[in-house]
Amino acid sequence: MPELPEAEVVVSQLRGRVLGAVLKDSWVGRPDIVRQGIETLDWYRGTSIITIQRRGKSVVLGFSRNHETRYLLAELGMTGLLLFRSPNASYQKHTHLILSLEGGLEPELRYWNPRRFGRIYLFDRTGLERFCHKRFGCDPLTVPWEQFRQLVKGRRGRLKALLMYQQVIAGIGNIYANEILYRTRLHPYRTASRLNSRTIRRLYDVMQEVLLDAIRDGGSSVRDFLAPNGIKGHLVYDKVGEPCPAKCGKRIRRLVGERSSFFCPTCQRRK
DNA sequence: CGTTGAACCTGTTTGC
DNA sequence: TGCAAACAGGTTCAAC
Repeated sequence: MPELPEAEVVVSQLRGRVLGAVLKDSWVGRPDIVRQGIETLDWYRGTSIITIQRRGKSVVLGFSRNHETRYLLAELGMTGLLLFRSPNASYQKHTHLILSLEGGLEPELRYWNPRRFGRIYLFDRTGLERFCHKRFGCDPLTVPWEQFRQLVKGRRGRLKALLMYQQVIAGIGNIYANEILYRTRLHPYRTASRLNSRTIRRLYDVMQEVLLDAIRDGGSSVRDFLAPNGIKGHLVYDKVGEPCPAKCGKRIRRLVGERSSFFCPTCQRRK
């Protein structure tokens, strides 16, 4: 369920429930999921959680002891979840890491990921920064307009591929890329560098609006999501054959090739 | 170097 | 109903 808005919702819930908690114990189910590079989880025992942040689609917890901080980065992949559980809750298949906590509002945090796309990484500060620098480009919510404009201008590939290219723009996945392009009325296969500045501006504004709306809704990139107000989370994703929400008369189509692209053939022209 | 598609896994949905 | 194929929110690596 994880793109930027979902990761943001995870982070805000973790902040409210376990920020400041002390790590009492940890359990690793799959060493191939929890990458213990230079760091090992042993060090983390007895430390307290002092920072909780999002990087791209990943969630990063900072653990500290005696002014030294180390980090745990959780990639959620396609199916990864961080879940609060009570210590006597039964073991659920595909649980790869359990953190026992004390002093927060939740006694246990579990990493559950059936499809196992996604890892847990342990880093010191420089390790974290090096990793993030290599993997994550700008954040779509905070990138300055001028930087975004230049970055789009400089890419000759497909617009949708650019939106999902984490090393350039970190946080947007297939669902939100589709929504952003639909709301901007741009075909997924338009060439990024050929957009004019006015169009890029529209893309920039819509991108932030779509992501912020989704965060406000508590994350919507799940199938059959329905916001409390009864409005569907997505306009086009997974809506093949349904009429275009703009009532242009055409039906939503799907392009297969990279990932599934859902779009309206009249509202989003390829040119 | 930039871009594209297949591979990685398991669970669920779709179609015969 | 039963079974197999198709498909799924992401990232990485090889091939062009």
